[in-house]
This record gives sequence, structure tokens and C-alpha cells, in this order.
Amino acid sequence: MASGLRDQSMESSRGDILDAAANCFMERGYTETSIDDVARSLGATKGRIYHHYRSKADIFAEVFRIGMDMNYAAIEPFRNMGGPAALRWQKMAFAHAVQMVVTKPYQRTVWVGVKMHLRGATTPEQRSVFEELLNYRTEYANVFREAIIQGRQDGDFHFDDLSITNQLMFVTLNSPIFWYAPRAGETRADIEYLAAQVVTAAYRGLGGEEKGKRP
Amino acid sequence: MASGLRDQSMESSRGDILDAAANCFMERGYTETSIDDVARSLGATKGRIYHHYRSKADIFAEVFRIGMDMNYAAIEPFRNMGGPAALRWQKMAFAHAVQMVVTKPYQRTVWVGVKMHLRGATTPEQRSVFEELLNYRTEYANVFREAIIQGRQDGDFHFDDLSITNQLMFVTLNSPIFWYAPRAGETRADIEYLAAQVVTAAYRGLGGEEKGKRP
DNA sequence: TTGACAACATACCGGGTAGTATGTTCATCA
DNA sequence: TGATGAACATACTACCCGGTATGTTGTCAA
Repeated sequence: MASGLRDQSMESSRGDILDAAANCFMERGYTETSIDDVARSLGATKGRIYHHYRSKADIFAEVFRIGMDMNYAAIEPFRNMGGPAALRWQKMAFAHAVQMVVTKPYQRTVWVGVKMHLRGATTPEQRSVFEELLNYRTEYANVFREAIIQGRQDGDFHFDDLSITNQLMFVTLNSPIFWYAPRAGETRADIEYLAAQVVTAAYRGLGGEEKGKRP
Repeated sequence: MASGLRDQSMESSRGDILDAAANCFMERGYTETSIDDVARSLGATKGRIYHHYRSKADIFAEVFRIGMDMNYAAIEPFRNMGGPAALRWQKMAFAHAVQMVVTKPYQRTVWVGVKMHLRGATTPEQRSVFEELLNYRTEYANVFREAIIQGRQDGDFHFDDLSITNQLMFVTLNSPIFWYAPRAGETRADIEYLAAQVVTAAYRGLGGEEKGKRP
């Protein structure tokens, strides 16, 4: 029987591997990242990684799933919030934007995953896992999509084409994963300021009303 | 001495290779694309490609450069336009957005190049070529950046942080390279409608005034 | 007609990498 | 205290892919 301490250290080791992998996937992409790269960034070797995970694709899927788990957790407090949809959207969008900054390596891995075609070498099993993850992500996106639909019905948002606007909104909210770079001595307030800028731009893009609070 | 006809067919063959390569880079990324993939999509073999180009990196650089050339050409009529900067920005942004749709494979390749770290195997020569291309792209971006600075000074745009807003603007204008998918029987008008939506969202994001033309 | 060369195709080589097989160490427990 | 297995490291293999070396075919000029 495994002791609590052993479980703890094993989970910690697995987590360290995922963190390192997420960083590598962010910096170099999937194929450009070798398992040896991940191992080296941990000060370890392949042996450690293949002791905990069966394949590179498995690690990738885990990073993807955890990234999405964190996103769901971040918007959970607001998902079923009462009041106008536009306000609910703002709360969720802000939480999402902060999340993009704070967990950037994981979110970049999610992005890489969305834009990737797992071809040839991958097993059918891995393929179905991957499809499930993409559905997981689509479901998440739909929470926002429904919020802006409702907001438009309420007369708070004004836009023409739904699907285009939806894409533009997400691209804006996700964009910190591409251009955000951590600064020395950065505070939580700095990050929240940044997230607020992103949400404001997206909100404006949706045709949201601004009550005379021009910067 | 080479005849005009031979030149013609050679240039055409080189162009076909670049088109095929751009498509592959778009669909699979740089490393995931093998030279054999490009050759296969041409119904040819490696021999043809290496007869015209010296390396995979060379082809990539060519696609990048041509993509940027087309962008410069698209905004050229408006670059030194008189009148308010905000209007100049709108003209350029629209031309840019149309360009993202019409030359998507090349633009995706540019994006891949911007987000890529050419490491290790590439020669110093290739490295300097690549740096030059990145400068080429930065210069292009600065044309837009200066337009929104001027527009803010004119009181036509209202935003807080310049560098963040600049990033958000570009992400929005570039985004069709990720989500646009050609439709059967699509007309030029369809594409221009799409581009107009994109420009409107970006314009709103900049805090641009809308003169009572809500959709 | 023939020699030369462009425009490819084919065959091959070497380096890098995912995955495996096999040690090695150390804590835990009977 | 000795056996057992988790948690790694080391050594090795098989394969893919960029690049090269070499063959083949058609065209054109003299």
C-alpha cells in the first residue's frame, strides 16, 4: 500500500514534469520539443518522464486538460450569476484574461493543441482523447458565446455577425498568451490592469455601451 | 542563354512550390512539414524542390518575404494619404484584413515565422536573413502603430496603454488567418463584408467614435 | 546528329528523436 | 536484515527527415 508521503512526492514529481513540459511546448511548440528537452529543463533524464507518463502525446494531453480545468475553475463563480448577461460576460472575461496571463504556458499549449493536426503516428486511442479535449474546449467557449447572445438580446451588445464577432472576442481575450511577458517586480495589480485593458477592448468590440468612462 | 519561355516556366515552377509550401506550413507548421509533404502535394518529389531551392529554411524565408511584400503592396495606396489619421488607419486596416483572407497561407507562414525560434541547426547566414525578415515585419507594424498614435493625438481614438492596445489591434486584424475558412461560391463582397466586421471591431477597440451607425 | 544542360526522379546517408530495455539506488516492511 | 518495488538513470534501437549524390529524359543550339 502506498503511503500518503509517497503519493505526495509522486504527484509533485508528475506536476513538475507537466510544468516543465508546458513551458517547453510554449517556447518551442510540440514537435520542436523533445522529451530530452523537458528532462533537461528538470535537471533529469528521459527515464524519469517515461516512468510517469507513457508517451509524449499523453503529457501533451494532460497539460491541455489541466489548462482547461483551470479555466473552468476561474469562471465558475460567475457562470450562473444572476443579473444582466453583459455583466456576467465582463466578470467571466476578466477572470479568463487573468487566467491567460497567470497560466500562460498551459494556455499556449492549449492553443498549440487546437491548431494542431495529430497525424500518422498517433494511435486511434490518442486521437479520441484529443477529440474529447477539443470538445471540452468548445464547451467552455460556448459559455461565453451564450453570454454575448443574451447580451445582444438585452440590448447591451451591438454587433452584426455572431460567429465572426465571437471569434474576434476570443482572439482578443486569448491574445495575452502571445504578447504578455512577465516583468520583474510585477504585482497582482499590474496583471489585473492588463486584464482590464483586454476586457475593455473586447467589450468595445462587442459594441458594449460605455457610460461616460473614457480613459 | 535562357529563353523567355524557359524563364517563364521556371518562375512558374518556383511559384507553385512556394504556394504548396505555404499551404503545408499553414496546415502543419514548419517542423511538422517535411519536404516530402510539399513535394507530394505537388505530385512531385524532393528532386524538383531541391533543384529550385537550397534548403527548407530558404523556402520558408521566401514564403515569408512574399507574404510581407503583398502586405506592403496592399496598404501602399493609403500609407501617405492626407486627411485624418483615423481615416488612414481605417483604409489600411481594411486592406490588411482583406489581405489576411486572400493570402491566408502566406500570412499564416509569416505568423509561424514570428512565433518561431530558429535554433541550432540553422546556419548563421540563415539566421541573419531571418532577422532581416522580422525587421521587415516590424517596420510594417510601425506604419499602423504610428497611425493610431496620431489618431489618439487628433482625439479620434481613446485608449489607455499604447503597447497593449497596439497588440490587441493587430491580433484582431490578423485573426482571420486563424478562423477564416473559404466558402463555396464566395464572392469578393463576402470577403469585404468579413473584413469590414474585423475593422469595425478593431476600430471600436481603439475607442474610435461611431457616428450613430450602429448595426 | 549530337553534345550540353535544365528539370526533374531515385537512391542513399547521417543526425536527431520517441520509445524500450536494462541497470542502480534507496526507502519501506515483513 | 533481507526482500521488494518505486523512482529514477543509462544504454540502445528503430524510424523519420533534411540534405546530397547520382541517374534519366526532353529540349535546343550548332
